[in-house]
Amino acid sequence: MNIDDAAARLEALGNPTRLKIYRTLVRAGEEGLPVGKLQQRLDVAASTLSHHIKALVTVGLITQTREGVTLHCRANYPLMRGLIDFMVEECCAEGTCAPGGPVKLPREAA
Amino acid sequence: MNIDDAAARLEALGNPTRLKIYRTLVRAGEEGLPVGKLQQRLDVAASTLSHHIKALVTVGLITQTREGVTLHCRANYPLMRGLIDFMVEECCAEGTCAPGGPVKLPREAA
DNA sequence: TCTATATTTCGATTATTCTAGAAATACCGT
DNA sequence: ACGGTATTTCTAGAATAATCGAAATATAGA
Repeated sequence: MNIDDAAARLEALGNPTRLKIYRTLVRAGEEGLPVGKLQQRLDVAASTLSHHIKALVTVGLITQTREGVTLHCRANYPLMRGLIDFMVEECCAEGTCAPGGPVKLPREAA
Repeated sequence: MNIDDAAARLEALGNPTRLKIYRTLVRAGEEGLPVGKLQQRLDVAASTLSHHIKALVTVGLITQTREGVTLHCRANYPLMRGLIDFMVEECCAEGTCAPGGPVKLPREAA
């Protein structure tokens, strides 16, 4: 993943509503959720939701498949993994930030 | 880390210039870089750079310490680690996205 | 105190993003 | 073809963000 793609994906996740959409889909598991269910859970106008979903689809973080009259949305785990790999490899000191890894603090904590 | 803090930090990293600033600081290692060096490397107006650095400092991703006339900037690794942990824990399926972990693709890759 | 260097703040401009109502489209069942 | 549900596109307003030059501030040294 190049730095501009990474930035675009981070930006997509960097909006509270979109991050909640993504997290809700992850929690829904493998089969995902239709747009309508997302709307119920997140309490946002349909047009606004559609707008944010489109942003996530555009950068590849979620995928959609039409199933009859509903549109199922699913988190794209491999892409998220690629993004996390980018952050670990490009934005961390030698293994210092890898989750589950050692917690050698280079400086004081946040 | 709560979801709004995570979103704010992802948004901060979701701008190409800011992501480059952060990555440049990571690559500079433990001692970081003064603002002026960052400006040389990133080729951006001083006022624009200052603006972006401030955004990163505000969300805690970088720290600054004045050393005489220069201002040293350093990546805050523990905070980045916290952000990555958030993404793995809240935005990934059961261990599927942990870097270095197994690559069980839940669906087709990106 | 004066000068030089480093960096930020101010101010203004332009561009982008967020929001949501209304209208349009897509699909299915009858 | 019609009617109903699901979702998107259109449109527009308000809010936020990005950019950068000019002026201001901070620090050190002579």
